[in-house]
Amino acid sequence: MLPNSQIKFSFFFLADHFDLQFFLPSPTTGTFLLLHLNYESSILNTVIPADVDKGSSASSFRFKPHKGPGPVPDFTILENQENNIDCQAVVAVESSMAFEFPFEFLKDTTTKICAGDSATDMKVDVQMDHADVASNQTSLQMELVPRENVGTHDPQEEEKGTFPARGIGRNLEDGYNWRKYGQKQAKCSENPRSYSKCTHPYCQVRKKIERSPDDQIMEVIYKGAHNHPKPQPNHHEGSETCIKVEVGSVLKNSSPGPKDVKVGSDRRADGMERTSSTSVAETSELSSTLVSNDDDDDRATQGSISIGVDADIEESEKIESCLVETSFASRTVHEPRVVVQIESEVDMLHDGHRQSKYVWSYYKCTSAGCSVRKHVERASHNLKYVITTYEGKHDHKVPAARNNSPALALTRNTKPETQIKDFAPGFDRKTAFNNDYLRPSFPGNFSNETKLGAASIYPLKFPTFKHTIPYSSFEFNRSTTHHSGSIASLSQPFRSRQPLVKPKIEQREDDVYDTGQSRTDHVNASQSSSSLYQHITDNFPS
DNA sequence: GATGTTTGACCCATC
DNA sequence: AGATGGGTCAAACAT
Ligand SMILES: [Zn+2]
Repeated sequence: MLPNSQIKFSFFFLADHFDLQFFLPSPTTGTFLLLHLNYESSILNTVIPADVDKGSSASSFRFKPHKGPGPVPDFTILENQENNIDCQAVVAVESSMAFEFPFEFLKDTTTKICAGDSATDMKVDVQMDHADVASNQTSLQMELVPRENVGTHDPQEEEKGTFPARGIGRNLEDGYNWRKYGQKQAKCSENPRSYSKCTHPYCQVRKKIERSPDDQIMEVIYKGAHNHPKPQPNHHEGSETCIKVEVGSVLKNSSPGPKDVKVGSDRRADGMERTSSTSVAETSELSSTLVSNDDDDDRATQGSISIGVDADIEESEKIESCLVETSFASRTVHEPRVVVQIESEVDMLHDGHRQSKYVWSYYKCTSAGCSVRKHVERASHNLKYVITTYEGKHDHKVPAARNNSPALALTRNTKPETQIKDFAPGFDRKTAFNNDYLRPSFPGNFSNETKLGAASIYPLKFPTFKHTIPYSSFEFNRSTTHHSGSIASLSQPFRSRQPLVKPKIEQREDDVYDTGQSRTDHVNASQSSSSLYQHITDNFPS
């Protein structure tokens, strides 16, 4: 990433029952940002491949308040004072957020952030520990601690809604104003697509919404980037009531039925309606891609949301993470499937050579009895894309450590083992680390071992790449030959099916054939896809 | 009148 | 070259 380049993204959280996890890249080895949010059983993950790897001096992390009346705090992470990864944290709460920004990311810094003045009454604790800049090891710990009266959440209210058994929801608010300019009945899908433009003058952003016949939003695709801030609400309810959502959606539907939990920019007085929304960050160059997965009888459609990088970035340095959301209303399926498409050119650029793109990998959730599988492969239609396909829905909950933690602390330090032990006693990280991913047959710099703990609720084990980063609790010493660690606290063990040292899961013939595809792509795809998978599968009927 | 939606026509890329 | 499908335009319509 070039100096002054930016990655902007946003996330939200609700006023109660959430935890937030925020992963920052190592100043020198970090290439990813990870945001993880958990609203009860809903998960929002946002993973940004930042590729901020410039390997040099200490970095600083700056949080800054959002301009304008809207409760939209955002924070900026400065890398070497130049590479500016602007993370816009959008808060989906019914009250203002007063983040005490900015602050410097300093060694052993502990910063507390208090959010909410009334309605939400929520306290946000942010602890940041910069263990050792010199050794490229950083730790950021953010805790969002709900205050006593956990807020405005009313279960009954939630019941009132029309929660979609499938799909994203009926409302899609992202804070921008849109004008519909067309509608089409796509051939490959039963669902009509509507086309909308941003109504802001000179803004070329468009979005395509695919809805099911029963009006459920099945897919949203954004194209372009807004060249303006979000319009301010015309009215204010209470203290700066505003909800905004960007990049990702959270869906909650632990019990399928007529409920509608939405996340987004609904500003109803009752403050209980949540709209699900996805939108691109405010970067100058974003694109979204629609890919089709209509192989055979599968009618799954895929949309994608790009998390782009600022235009300042050289073309060759651009990273696009295309998240593909798929709903399954029209799919005659046995298993739900989530397809995530990632486009990343970075690895190709940094490696000096292109990796084979005709390989794939299979993974399987290691939870006993869980049949969820994951498949990573290059998109046949465009080798730039890596498509991760999840099949099935986890029949188990997220790790107990995660659920039991009201304010899950996120750490990235030099003691991954300790954390693993603390948060996920059952996770055999050692096994994971010593698996075949590290086998020398990998053509690239596959000395890393990354588990998707951070990004995925159901983390998978991944081979990593030199330029992809350990983005969770890892060893971050870039000079070492490998990085290891995991965010076991977030994870359920998810391992490659084949290379297990101690396979406890019966293996199939179609297991794992990782023959050396870009590690970066794998990781990227896995991180983003995992989160999206979680979003979507949360909505699946049990 | 302003703004947004609907809907058939049109353009263009792909096969 | 023609068929097909996705995306967009723009007139008509609605609010
Ligand atoms: Zn716009």
